[in-house]
Amino acid sequence: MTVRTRFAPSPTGYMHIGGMRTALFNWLWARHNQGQFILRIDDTDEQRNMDESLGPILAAFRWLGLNWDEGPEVGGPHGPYFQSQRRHLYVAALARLLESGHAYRDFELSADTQAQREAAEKEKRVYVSSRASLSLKDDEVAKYLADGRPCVVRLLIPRTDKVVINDHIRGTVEFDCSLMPDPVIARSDGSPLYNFATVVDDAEMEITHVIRAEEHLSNTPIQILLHRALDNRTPEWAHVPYVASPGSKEKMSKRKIDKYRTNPQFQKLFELGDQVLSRIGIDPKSNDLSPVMVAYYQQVGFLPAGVLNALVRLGWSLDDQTEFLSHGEMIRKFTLDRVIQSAAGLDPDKLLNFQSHWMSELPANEKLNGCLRMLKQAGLIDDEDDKETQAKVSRVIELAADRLRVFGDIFQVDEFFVTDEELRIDLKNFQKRVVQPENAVVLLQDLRQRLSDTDDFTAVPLHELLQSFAVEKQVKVGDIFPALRLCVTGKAQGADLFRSIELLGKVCVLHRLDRAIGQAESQRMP
RNA sequence: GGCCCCAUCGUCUAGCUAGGUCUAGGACAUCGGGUUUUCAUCCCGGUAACAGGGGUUCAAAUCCCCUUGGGGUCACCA
Repeated sequence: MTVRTRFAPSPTGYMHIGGMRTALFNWLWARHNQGQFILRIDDTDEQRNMDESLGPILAAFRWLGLNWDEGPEVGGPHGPYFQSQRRHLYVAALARLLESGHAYRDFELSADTQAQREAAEKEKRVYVSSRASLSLKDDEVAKYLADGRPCVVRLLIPRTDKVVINDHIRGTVEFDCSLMPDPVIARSDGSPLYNFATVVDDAEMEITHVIRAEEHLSNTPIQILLHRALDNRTPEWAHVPYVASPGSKEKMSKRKIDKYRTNPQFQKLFELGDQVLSRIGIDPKSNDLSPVMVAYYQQVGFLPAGVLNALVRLGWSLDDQTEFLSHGEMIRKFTLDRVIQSAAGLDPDKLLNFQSHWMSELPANEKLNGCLRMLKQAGLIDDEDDKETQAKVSRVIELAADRLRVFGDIFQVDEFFVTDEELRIDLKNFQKRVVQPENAVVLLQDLRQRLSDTDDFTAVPLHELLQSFAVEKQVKVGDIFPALRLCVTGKAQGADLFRSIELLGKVCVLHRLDRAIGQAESQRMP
């Protein structure tokens, strides 16, 4: 039997990073077994704007390269793939359940049900349904129905049973039916509830493995009972732990972003994100985009390979040493029995480390494209198709080397893209290395002249020139190099100084030196 | 509160199914040293964990029980 897995998101307008990992496990299991991965949209409560709410979810799947064999936009033999359009299936299944006596119409007022529940709680007893409606005679039911009395449909729980779940990840888990109230499976308007619709769809779509977050574990006995009542072949189960926020065991949540901002383990990620997002015109404090969402990583310029690698290693491992896995390796090696049982916190440090690795593996042209897009968004280049621009960006990327972990890191070397006037100087270090030292300005003036006289403005000769200049002036290179760097790049540290100077070009370097010297002089004035 | 799940370095994890080879391995982070004009990279090295208590056993991180702690879930939400 071919393996069929599914991911059934509710269209909420964003893709949760934890949900993405659950989806990844589903996808991986299907691909590993040459099976199918299905996307089904759980929109049982009516949706406002489907494009807006579903778009980001599909975009996240596309970005990470998780293709679906059946679902929205691609269709398939078990469509439609929107639960809101599958009403007829639920209606039919509901009729069967009513017919077979596995479910019953409950006319009890919800206020009464509620009161019983509260009373039970007060007396510390387990609440189970009163089942008062079960003693109604057929003609009474018919009359109530004719009168239009509202009722819900409940599944009749076999109270003497136990449900045993054989979970791929949890092992054997038992639930005692005598403790379970009869769950509502259809509202008074006839619409299905989650547990019911899911069961009908999983069966109709021939899902073989239900791989989902562990918070659904307590729904599972109800779903198993429903499958039995419907005479379905019950799928296999695998409840994966949820993704916790860094350094905690709490489920990561969109509503807790402000709390995460103060979390030291999250710090580095937020710093990187804030810096990049503000650069491309997104307000990082608005929380419309946050590390809880997949889109955040895309915007900041993370690589799909890095995000995927981080997600797959969260709660799953191949052995005692494999860390890096490509798409293909993941598919080949992934198995459910190696998924861990406990919740795992997302580790921003490790995520960044995976980024570095996959960025270093990335072909030059893809690096270029990623950076071009970033620079374009920030307005630092005009035309990303321009050959000259591309050549320049390529050289900057080469120069930045492994400093580039995500595409957004290209802004760390913005000195190559801003105008001389826009160049922002690290004032604290400028004070320390240029303004305060007695002879710095004089030296720089002298150096400026030498540079001006040089025709060969390439790295090696420039290095030699600077070296001999230091010897001649009897100063340490440690005094002159940083000062020069500050003047022409605005930064205290960065890529190779001489190659940077070469790339900036003579005109720019001289101009920036002039400006900096002037600035230093004016600051030295008493 | 009921039910259910979980528990190894700061973090992600290996080891647990079939107890000994575990003075508990790897990775990230961190600290120290080396390379480098700076930063980053790279190389070398260090610190660092079986939640606690009882059993079972010649032997327990591994099996059993209890405690503690953490988490999930208890809707006419998904």
